[in-house]
Amino acid sequence: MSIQMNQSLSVDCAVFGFDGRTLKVLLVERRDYAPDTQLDRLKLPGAMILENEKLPDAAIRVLEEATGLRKVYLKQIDIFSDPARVSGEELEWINRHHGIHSERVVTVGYYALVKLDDRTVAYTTAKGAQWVAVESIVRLAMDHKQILSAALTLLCREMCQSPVAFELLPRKFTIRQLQTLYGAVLGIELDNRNFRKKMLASGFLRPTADREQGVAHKPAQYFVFDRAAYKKAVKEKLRLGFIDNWRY
Amino acid sequence: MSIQMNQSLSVDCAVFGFDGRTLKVLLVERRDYAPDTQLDRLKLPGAMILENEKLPDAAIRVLEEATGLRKVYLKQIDIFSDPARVSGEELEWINRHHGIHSERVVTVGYYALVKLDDRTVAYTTAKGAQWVAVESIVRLAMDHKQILSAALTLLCREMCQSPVAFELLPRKFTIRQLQTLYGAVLGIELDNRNFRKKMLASGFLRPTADREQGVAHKPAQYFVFDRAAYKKAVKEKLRLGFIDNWRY
DNA sequence: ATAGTTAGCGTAATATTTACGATAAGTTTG
DNA sequence: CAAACTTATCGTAAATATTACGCTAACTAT
Repeated sequence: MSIQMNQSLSVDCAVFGFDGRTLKVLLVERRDYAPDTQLDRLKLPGAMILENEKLPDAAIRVLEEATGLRKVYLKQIDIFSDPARVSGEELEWINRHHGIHSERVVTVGYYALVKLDDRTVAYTTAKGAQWVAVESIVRLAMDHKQILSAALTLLCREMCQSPVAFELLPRKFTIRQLQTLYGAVLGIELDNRNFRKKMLASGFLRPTADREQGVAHKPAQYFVFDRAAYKKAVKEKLRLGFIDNWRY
Repeated sequence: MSIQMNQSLSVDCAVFGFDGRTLKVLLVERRDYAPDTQLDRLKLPGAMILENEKLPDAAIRVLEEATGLRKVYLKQIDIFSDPARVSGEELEWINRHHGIHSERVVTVGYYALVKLDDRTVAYTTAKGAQWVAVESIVRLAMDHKQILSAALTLLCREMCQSPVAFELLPRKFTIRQLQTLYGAVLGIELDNRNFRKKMLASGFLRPTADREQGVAHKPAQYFVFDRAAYKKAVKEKLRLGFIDNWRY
C-alpha cells in the first residue's frame, strides 16, 4: 500500500445547548442531495479545512458561521478516519458540493457548548438550522450520528470532571438550574439539599444580589461561576481520582 | 482562501516505559539529514498514513515496527495541524524521505505505554532506537518536543483518573513499585502506608503467592491488576469528581 | 386563605481520609 | 554474628467528608 494522497480534512461540530429542560444539538440541512429518508438531510455543521488554517481555527470558523458566536467552549472529540466513512454517493456529494476531487475525507469532530439565549436561537433559526433534542435523534447524514454519540460520551465525562456545565447556563443561574442540567445530561437524580451544600462548599459559586422573579415558589438567588477560584483550586489540588478521592 | 489539498496525514508516537526509577520515552534517529545540533537528529517514531488505513491502525503499525509489540496501550494525544509545523528544509526532508510531494503535513500524536522488559529493550536497541529519560529531553526534531510535552500532560491526567499505571509495570508488581511510578511521573511524595491501604481497599489488586527475592528488606508480595474488578466498579459508580468526590 | 412548590438551613449517622506509631523480615556492615 | 538499615505490613485515633432527611421560608395559583 502506498501513502495516502488526494485526501481532505474537515471539521464537524456538535454544538450543544440547554433550554432548561433537555440537552439540544444544532443541526443543519444538507442541500442539493436527495436521500431516501428525511433524517439523512440533517447533519452537524462542518467545513473543509482551508489552506493555511489550523484545525481548531476551522472549528471556530464553523461555529461562528453557524451561531454568530465567537468565544465558545470548544473541544476536540476524536478523529474519524475510517476510509469507508464517506464513499460512493456521499463522497460524490462532498466533492460536488465543494468543487474538489478527494478520494478520502478524514474529519475531526469537535463539540461546543453555547448559552441558548434568544439572540443565538434567533440567529441559528434564521440560518435555517434547528435545535433538536439529543435523545430524539436516531439518524444523521454520513457518520454524524456516530460523531454525536462520541460527543455525548465525552460531554458526560467532562461534566463529571470539570465545570463545563456553566458553559451551557446563562451567566447568572440558580443552583436549581445547575442541578437540573446535571440531572438531564447525566440521567441521574440529585438531592436538592446536598447538591446545594456541595456546590456552595466548593467555593466556585459567587452569589449575586439578584433573585428570581415571578416564580411560584420562594425565589432563588442567582450565582455566577467564579472561574478564578476554580483555576486556583485546580492548581493546588492534584488528585488521584480513579480510586475514589485521594491525595496522600 | 481555498480548501487545502495536496496534504498528507502522519502519526507520531510517544512510547513511554518505566525502568523502576524514571519515565523514559523511545526515540529514533532521523537518517539522511544533517542538522546543526545533535538532538535534532532524534525524533519520535512515526509514519505517513497509508491508503485505506485508519489512523489508529497507522499508530499500531508504527508501534509494532518500533517495539515488536502488538497489544499495547495506545491513546490519541492531539492533532498538530499548524500549517507551519513543518516547512522549508523539514518539509523537503519529509517529501524526499517518503517520495511524495506534500505541501502540508498534519500529524496525529499518540502516546503508548509499554512494559520495559528485557525483550522489548533488546528489540528496540537492535533497531537503533533508544530509551531516553523524559526529563533530560530538551529538543527534538520538528515539533516533536511539543508533541512529547502534550503527551506528558495527558499521561499525568490519565494516571490520576484511570489505572493506566499498570500498563507500565510488569504483570506482577509490588505496591512499592506502583507507588514509585506514581511518585516519579507526577512528581509527588506518597505515604507508604496510606498508599497501600487505599490501593488494597480499591479491590483492583489481586495478591499472588509470590514474594520478592534477594531484596535487602522484608520481601514484598506481588500483586496483579484485576481489570475485571475495575471495569465492574466503573460501571457502577458515576461520579461528579470535579468538586471533590461526590455522588448525590 | 389554602394548597402547592422550591429555597435554603440544619443535624445526626456513616464513611473516608490523613497522620503517624509500631512490628516484621529480610540484607548489609563491622 | 550482632547491629544497623531498609522496606513491608498492620493498626489506630483524629479530622473531614458524605449522605439521608426533617423543617421552615417565601413565593404563586386557585
